[in-house]
Amino acid sequence: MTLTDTNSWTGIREVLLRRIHDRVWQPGEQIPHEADLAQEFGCARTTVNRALRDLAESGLVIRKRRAGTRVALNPPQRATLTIPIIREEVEALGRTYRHSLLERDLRPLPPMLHGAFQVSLGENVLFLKTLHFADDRPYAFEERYINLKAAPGAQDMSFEDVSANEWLVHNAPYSHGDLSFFAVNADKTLSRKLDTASGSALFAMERITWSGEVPITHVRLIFAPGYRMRTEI
Amino acid sequence: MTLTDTNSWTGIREVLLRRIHDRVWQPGEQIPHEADLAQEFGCARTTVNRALRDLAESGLVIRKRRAGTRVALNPPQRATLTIPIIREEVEALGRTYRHSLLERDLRPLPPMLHGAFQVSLGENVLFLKTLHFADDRPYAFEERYINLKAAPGAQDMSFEDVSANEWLVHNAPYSHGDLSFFAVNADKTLSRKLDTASGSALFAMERITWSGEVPITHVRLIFAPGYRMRTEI
DNA sequence: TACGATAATATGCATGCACATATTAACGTG
DNA sequence: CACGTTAATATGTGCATGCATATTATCGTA
Repeated sequence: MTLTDTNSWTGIREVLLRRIHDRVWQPGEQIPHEADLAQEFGCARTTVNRALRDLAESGLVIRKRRAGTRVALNPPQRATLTIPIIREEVEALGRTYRHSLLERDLRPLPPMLHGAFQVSLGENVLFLKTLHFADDRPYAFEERYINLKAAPGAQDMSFEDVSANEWLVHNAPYSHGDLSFFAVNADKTLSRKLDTASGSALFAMERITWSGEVPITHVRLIFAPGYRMRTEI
Repeated sequence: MTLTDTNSWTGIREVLLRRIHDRVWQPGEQIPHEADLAQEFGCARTTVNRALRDLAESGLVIRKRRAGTRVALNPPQRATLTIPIIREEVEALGRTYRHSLLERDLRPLPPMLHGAFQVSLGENVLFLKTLHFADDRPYAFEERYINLKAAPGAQDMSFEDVSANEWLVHNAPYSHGDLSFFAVNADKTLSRKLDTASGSALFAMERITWSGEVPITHVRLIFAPGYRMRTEI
């Protein structure tokens, strides 16, 4: 049994957590007020507040101003996953990373992206096709569009030494983005690039990032077979 | 331009964020102390602390006790994704949910899971095979093992009315879990169940949850073609 | 010079207080 | 009774302060 230092906010959080787990407080309706809990634990309301805020952040309780705090009905299963720079991900596996730039040109944005990626009509974007390797075996295939209005410096970069991913992280920080994961079948090109059978199921990720209202980049990463994205909850 | 109320912790966070984005503070080394910032903004150190803590949580800055606060070199791209109960996910799409239980029996744990899912040797676990539907079209295929030592009540449940997912969320809350995502090709069985061509690339999710040291359930969900898991960052 | 003890320092956290704000309950008026 | 106004209340947040703790710098001694 982990003995919780009674009046640290983490300690109080653990006690509250246990009560929720043990159904002392039923899902759905309310738990005592901050002030009452503070008195019970013999600590300041601030400390209880901190513990409750943390539980609210993880979705276990719902808090409303005058309505009080209640145990969530369906505690949402939240997972935070860290999407590393591919180079770091590969190196963390103890393998050596390299990438090769397959294509690089300026072109109009493909119509498919017009909805999600709003650049001025007729404006060219920088298109990159990259293959990432781990120990000389293909690791992921990347197709990327970069809005030069958002990252003008990109035009002067060859992206042969540093990957676009890495360069953008350091030079065109985003404020927000959309991220999605899905599965695709390897077509003929993909299977050749990723050295796998045609038709293989591949894990794919698509990401659009913005700096404020300005779209920065759209990237689609398709990983070699066997890739798993892991996290803990 | 969003005018930030100067001395709210969120306002201060925005200002700090902007300075990081604008490279006022270079990635890698340190930003002024809490006390100095507090003086600059004309607020209490607590307030600056709150803002910096928030930035640290999102990974943008690294804080160490005596070493000060520094801008992260490679701001990790963190995404929190919410894994809903399938019924809720389907209903949120405006479609009607149902599920059908295909198999239910007690069996020894398959050897493949012995490593990750530590139940006493020779102990039977409850095995369930379920198909989830949205508007009568297959949505996801589920294979699940439940440790009856962790959730004894499960033995008396038919899981024909409430899904195991939902029942477990409400009756055997977990403390932590492992989660992973990957892609699989539809084999003959899967393609029949999910009404798709054999060989289709399918998005899959695997999850193991524990309550303390005791494993509760292992579940593998395979979604019908076209499924995308989305989130914002 | 090497190395261990000690001091300095930046963040971490707890407290007590005050006021802000959202939301609900109570109330009063037509 | 319906409905808009007002009061009550629980959480949200800010402030000043003090002490805890981790880590680094410094100093003294062998």
